[in-house]
Amino acid sequence: MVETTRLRETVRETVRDTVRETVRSAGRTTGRGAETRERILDAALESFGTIGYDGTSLDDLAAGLGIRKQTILYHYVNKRGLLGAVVDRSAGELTAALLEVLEGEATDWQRVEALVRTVFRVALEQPLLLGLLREVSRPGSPAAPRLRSTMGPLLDRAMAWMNREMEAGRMRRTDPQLVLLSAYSTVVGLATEIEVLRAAGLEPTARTVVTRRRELLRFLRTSLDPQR
Amino acid sequence: MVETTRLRETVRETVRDTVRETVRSAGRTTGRGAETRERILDAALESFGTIGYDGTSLDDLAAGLGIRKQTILYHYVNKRGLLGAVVDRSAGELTAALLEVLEGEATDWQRVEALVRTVFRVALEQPLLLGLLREVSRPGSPAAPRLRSTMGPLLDRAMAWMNREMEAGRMRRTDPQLVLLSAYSTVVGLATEIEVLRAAGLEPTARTVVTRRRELLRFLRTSLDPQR
DNA sequence: CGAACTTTCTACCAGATGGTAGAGGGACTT
DNA sequence: AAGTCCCTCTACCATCTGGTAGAAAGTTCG
Repeated sequence: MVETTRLRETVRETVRDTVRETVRSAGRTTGRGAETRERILDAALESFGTIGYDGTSLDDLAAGLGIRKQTILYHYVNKRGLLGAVVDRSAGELTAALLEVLEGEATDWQRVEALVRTVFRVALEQPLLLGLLREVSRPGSPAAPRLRSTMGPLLDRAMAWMNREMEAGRMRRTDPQLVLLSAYSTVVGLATEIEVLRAAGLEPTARTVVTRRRELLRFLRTSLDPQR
Repeated sequence: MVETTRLRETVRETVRDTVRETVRSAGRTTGRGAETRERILDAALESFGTIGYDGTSLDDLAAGLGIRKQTILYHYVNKRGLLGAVVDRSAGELTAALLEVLEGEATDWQRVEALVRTVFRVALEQPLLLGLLREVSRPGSPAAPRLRSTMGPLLDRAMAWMNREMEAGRMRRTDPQLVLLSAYSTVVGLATEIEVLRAAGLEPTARTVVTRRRELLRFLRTSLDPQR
């Protein structure tokens, strides 16, 4: 009840933004502004992923880039559009990496393991991505529907595959949605772990990450292995 | 580099707030305002834990309570002070529950298990607490130092206990800090899991939570059991 | 060159935000 | 009754926020 006004506003804006275009210069990838657009996305990813969407001001963002806020608003219709673009790019990279695995020839458990390794690799190479994921996965986040629409098809595909495997008896019969959710939350937990470590002045060692990955794989194995 | 101004500001305010008193009417727990203070804390916990600190406006918060913003600012010096009070109360409850276990007669593995069960119980009874934890554990959160100062002694104590156990050979020699951190991030991951489930319209079943707890316990056992 | 287009900028604004100053009312004490 | 303290309110403000309007400076192309 507390944030009635705010919520109403959020819904209204969501609808409006869906109609409009997120990127003003949609489709164009060349031109002088292309580099600027990328630089803005980089800075926005970092800021959204650390101090959060609400905590990020366009003025500060622009100042850090040595440009004016209006330049940002020229390339991305508004703040929500900017968030959408950041999410799209990040989720796109992750989706591409996962699709590659899904289309590879690995089967059964190998494929699950390959998927997990891919996620962890991406997460380690681009730690900012985890911060963004954490921010965006907050309930009521302005970008939640966006993330779902980008990653949704991939998740559907993964669930369909799991269902087929179960059907064929190569995977223990269980609720795919819950398994995916647990795996997901483990990764988000890993994100906070890395951030807390960094806040404590420690750079996350390979050891902690490998340990967590092993734990996740063990969890998935006991959830999915038909032998157990 | 993006949020230079903001960060400088944050540090300055932190120092100032430490000097001042968080709760204006410190020490007094009775009186007509006591109930108001609690209601404010309840609403603030919910708001901070869901839409976040930056996303919460004092006006909205007050409106939801049917009072004026200035009443909030009378009881808690400023917004940061309010967050501090919320964190203190929540962390205090958790600390009390854990201390009870630490002072109980459970030993060795039993004690670890009791601690984990306590955390999960508190988390389930007060789901909002997890949301707050998630918000506050963000790097650069205004309340991060606060949380550390409240929970710190408890963690020190837990680590000291673990070190003693290792010394005595009842616990496998490992880095207590990393183990605690992993356990912590698993709980935060659980928080997001619950929130995502709720966002999807599902109330978290006992099953998913129990599964996660079992996973965490297994992880701790393999990390700590001297037999393996 | 000059027209059209892209990009970045200055100027500005309406609304929201956290916060201050101080009045007023109720309850309790003397 | 008067004074004191606790609590909540009205009034107000400086600042910041996301966003608009439109000028200016390239850049491309005929």
